[in-house]
Amino acid sequence: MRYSKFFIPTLREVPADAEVVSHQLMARAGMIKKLASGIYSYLPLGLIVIKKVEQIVRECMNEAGAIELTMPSIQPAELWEESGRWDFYGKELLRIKDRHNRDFCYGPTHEEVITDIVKSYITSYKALPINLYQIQTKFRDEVRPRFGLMRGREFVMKDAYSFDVDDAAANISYQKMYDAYCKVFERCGLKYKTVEADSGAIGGSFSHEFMVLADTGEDFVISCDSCDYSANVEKAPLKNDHVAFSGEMKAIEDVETPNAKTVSEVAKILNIPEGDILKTMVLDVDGKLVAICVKGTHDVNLAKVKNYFGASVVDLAGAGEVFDSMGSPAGSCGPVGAKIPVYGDFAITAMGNFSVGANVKGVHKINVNLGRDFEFEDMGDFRNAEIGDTCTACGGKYQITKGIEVGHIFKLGTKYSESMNAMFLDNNGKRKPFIMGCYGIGVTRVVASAIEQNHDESGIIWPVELAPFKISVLPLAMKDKDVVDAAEKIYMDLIDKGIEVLLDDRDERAGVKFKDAELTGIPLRVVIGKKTLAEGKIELRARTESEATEISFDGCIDTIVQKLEEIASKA
RNA sequence: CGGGGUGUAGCGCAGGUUGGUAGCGCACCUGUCUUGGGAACAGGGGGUCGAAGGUUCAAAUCCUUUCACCCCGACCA
Repeated sequence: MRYSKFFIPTLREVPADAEVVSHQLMARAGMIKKLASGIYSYLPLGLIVIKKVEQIVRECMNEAGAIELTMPSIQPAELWEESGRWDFYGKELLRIKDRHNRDFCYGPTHEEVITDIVKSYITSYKALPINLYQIQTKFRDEVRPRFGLMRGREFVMKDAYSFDVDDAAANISYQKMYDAYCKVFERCGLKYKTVEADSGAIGGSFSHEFMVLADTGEDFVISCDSCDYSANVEKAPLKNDHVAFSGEMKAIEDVETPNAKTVSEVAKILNIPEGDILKTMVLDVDGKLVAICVKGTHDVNLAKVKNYFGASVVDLAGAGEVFDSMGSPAGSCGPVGAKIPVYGDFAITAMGNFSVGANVKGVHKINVNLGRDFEFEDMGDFRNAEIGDTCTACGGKYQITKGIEVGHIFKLGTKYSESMNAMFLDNNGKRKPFIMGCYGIGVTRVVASAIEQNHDESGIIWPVELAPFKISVLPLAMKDKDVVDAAEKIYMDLIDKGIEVLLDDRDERAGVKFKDAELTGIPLRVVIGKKTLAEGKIELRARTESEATEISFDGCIDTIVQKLEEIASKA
């Protein structure tokens, strides 16, 4: 490609609304332009990179036996009503009406559509297993879109869906996707981790997330310092290894805590550590109110609560419900004398003479003790794991790192096939629901996270597989015929070799060409200058290197190609 | 949805309190000169000051309404 015939509108300054590096650099490198909050145009350079990722994904999917198709982005409400998600999915689902006032939505995911397709055509076990996928634009009306392509509302996603005859077969399909995903992210040159995850709103029995490790990530990844266990913080289990409190129990007392609403406020008023306070949360578990207690410094994990009760929806109770059930506002709730079932986190076992809300506004009880003053209905693992917690697998210590979720695979089971009546006949002629799995990769998010992981002060440093161009050829004197001729020759020769090259044929000063080549992150730079060329030499410099090496112009193509291979193999 | 902030040239910003002909840097156009790290000089083009309404002789500036965008939080009691 000739720069002068292409469109790469680079920006010298950082756009005011770009917060994270990937967003800033994509905007500055002329890859994307924002149209509305969370909605971006993909400019030519950005599109090339997106297509690179798509192609890698496509190759890995096909290799794993998945078959590509494309489903509509607009979906009728009826399908979503059938699966029960029209009411359940919430505001993230962008709902629209057509001219006949019929309800539609812009698809945030395609379980319904694919299930509808498969149930229409596949009626026999003989046609299974099958795995269908698409690469397509999705829309999720995020509460707070941010960070450019990292959390956009419109984004490109690869979604695959597998259908199997039974559980064992479904596990094989799942494993194939797991392996394929590893290949995808390795080829993209990303440092990533797979973690056990909670299946969340999509549902299903188990799932894994693929996390790109980066400080700007919005997810917390728990990993063990001595074994290879890792999980999303929502999932990571905790041991009940607490030694019961055995100190002297002091006399229980009521104390005034006016206006205190949070643990830290109570701690300040009572002049005690937050760890000596019991936090009581009133939750709505499938319509029933339940109180969950955790140590003041811990956080309740709703996913764990949900799993403990086998519930489908767990939410915080509203202020009114809290008052009606506990007799006080949320900030003064406690387990002593509570009229709803109270459950406690394991870690409370070790606490003694702690403080709890008195279920009277502005009053707390101090020197409360489990067993003497109240009992839990049951105790369990109800909190988020924290740094230093004990790994249940090996006894090592948990650590926390931040990650960007770029892939998520779910074993769905029969959630959709049952609700949508998607059945096949097995080898005994019996009707059975398909065992499903679904598998997503955020293509545009992969691009953003690749930049988060690979950049410096000057700009992007593309992993070779994702680079929009592998080599930039910079003739530094466009009015010098020798320089231009030499550059042209190198350019044409590299194209003949099938290499993606960008020839910067603009009549710009050297500095401008250098800056743009660095900003756009092209892995290898070939510089043709007047003086060096007069000595029969040109310069070569990898994007990751700080020094250029001079090579002889004669026979330079082989040297350049060799250098490129060297860079590619290092990744 | 709650709190905070910002909308002025393609981009980054000043001006606003004290109403009086809309400015700076970058980018863009013309010319000279330059050519290995975002050159210099000279000249030039480009704005319904987010939108609507109001106050006033006069509004980017004051008042009201509204829209958009950004940040923090959005369930942790």
